[in-house]
Amino acid sequence: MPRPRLESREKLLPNAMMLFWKNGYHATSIDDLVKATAVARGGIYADFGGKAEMFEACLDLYRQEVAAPAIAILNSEHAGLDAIEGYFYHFIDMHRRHGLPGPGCFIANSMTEIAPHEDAIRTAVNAHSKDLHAAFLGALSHAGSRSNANLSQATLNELALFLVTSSQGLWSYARSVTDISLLESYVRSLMGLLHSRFS
Amino acid sequence: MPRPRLESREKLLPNAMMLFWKNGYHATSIDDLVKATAVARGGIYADFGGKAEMFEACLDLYRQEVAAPAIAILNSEHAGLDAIEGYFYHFIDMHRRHGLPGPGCFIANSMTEIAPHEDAIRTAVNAHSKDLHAAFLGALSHAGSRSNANLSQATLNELALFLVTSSQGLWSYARSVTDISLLESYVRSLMGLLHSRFS
DNA sequence: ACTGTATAAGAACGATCATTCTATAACTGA
DNA sequence: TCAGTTATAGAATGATCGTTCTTATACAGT
Repeated sequence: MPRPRLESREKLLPNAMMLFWKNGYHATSIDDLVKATAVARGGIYADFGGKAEMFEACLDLYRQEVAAPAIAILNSEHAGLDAIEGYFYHFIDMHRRHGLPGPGCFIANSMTEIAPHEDAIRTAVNAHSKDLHAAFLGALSHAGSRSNANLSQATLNELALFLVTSSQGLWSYARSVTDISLLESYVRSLMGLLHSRFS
Repeated sequence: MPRPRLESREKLLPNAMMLFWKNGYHATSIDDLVKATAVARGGIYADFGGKAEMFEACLDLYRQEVAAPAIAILNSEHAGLDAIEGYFYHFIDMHRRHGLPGPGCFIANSMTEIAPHEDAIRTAVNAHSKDLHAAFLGALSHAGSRSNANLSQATLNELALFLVTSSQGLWSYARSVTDISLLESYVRSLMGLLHSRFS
């Protein structure tokens, strides 16, 4: 009946993000969020307006707290093919800690569940794809300028787009398999293909 | 009040499959299914037992009617890299007819929405991945035996696994973008990488 | 110490969910 | 022609959904 008055409000978004990430939008109820966050029902509506707006806020938080640090690996000064490999292992290591089937990528999950039906989510998802594309393109350009392959800017651009698309499959896959070596195999093959293309 | 008594029961599964495919499991209600199929509420429970079982039946139908014909492209007698390209364009052409954002692949959608939480769905999804892997491996093996690259069986096997994983990303992507050329670009890049690896 | 604000707990609401049941009528086989 | 079967339309049910509202209380500012 009273109120413990701890700083639970601060944990609202991170905890809600985890639930939406693992279970998706429709399978996560307000009750689930209340139980997991120790925040009152009303607080959710006072702070966000509703479930849909809260989901958007969680997606934004994911982009800032989870996706951005990973993309930063690709944006580091002398990033090349090694940085691309590092980007993938960054996520795979997360799934090694979590166990499989894992949560995958919140953005990739939203891409299939919500993006076709909600403009705001599709916009956020596509904005992330654009960021990721630019980061891949930077790393590929560095790798290209160091190689003898003489790949055109158009080819590098398409390769970056390919990496954006292809990597979504890895995160989908992480939600259905139980063997982490299947994820590692993906990266080995991808790097083999890239090295073959850049030499 | 009466009963038109047409052969609507036959269209139950195909129509239900379309709804689950486009909107996913949780966003499709029994009411939606009843309206779209002109089948009585009770009929669904008499024939399948419930929503979850019906979803499984729809997924099986998709594997038979949609996935299997596509995989057959890869399993044709002299399938090589061209057949792999044909497999991808088979799905892309479907999205060209449908328009974007499109439905993607029912199996890929289920992989992210349901597979982590339902064993039966995860089993079906993984069985499809196994079929697809075998088909890719066959086509890659044919291509390998015709090339000078001398790729090992282990490398071909890993490449096939890569194609299975990577292709899931294309179907996710088809649900969030509005420009079909982004999907075509993926295939161009992938084929460029494969040709570079096999020469 | 008092007042006002913010937030907790949780009851209440109408809508919708999956599921079951009932009553009616079209078909089947005799 | 007349059961018996089968599938219909749709009401009914209880659970759960997202959302709102009420009440009590912990805190900040004075």
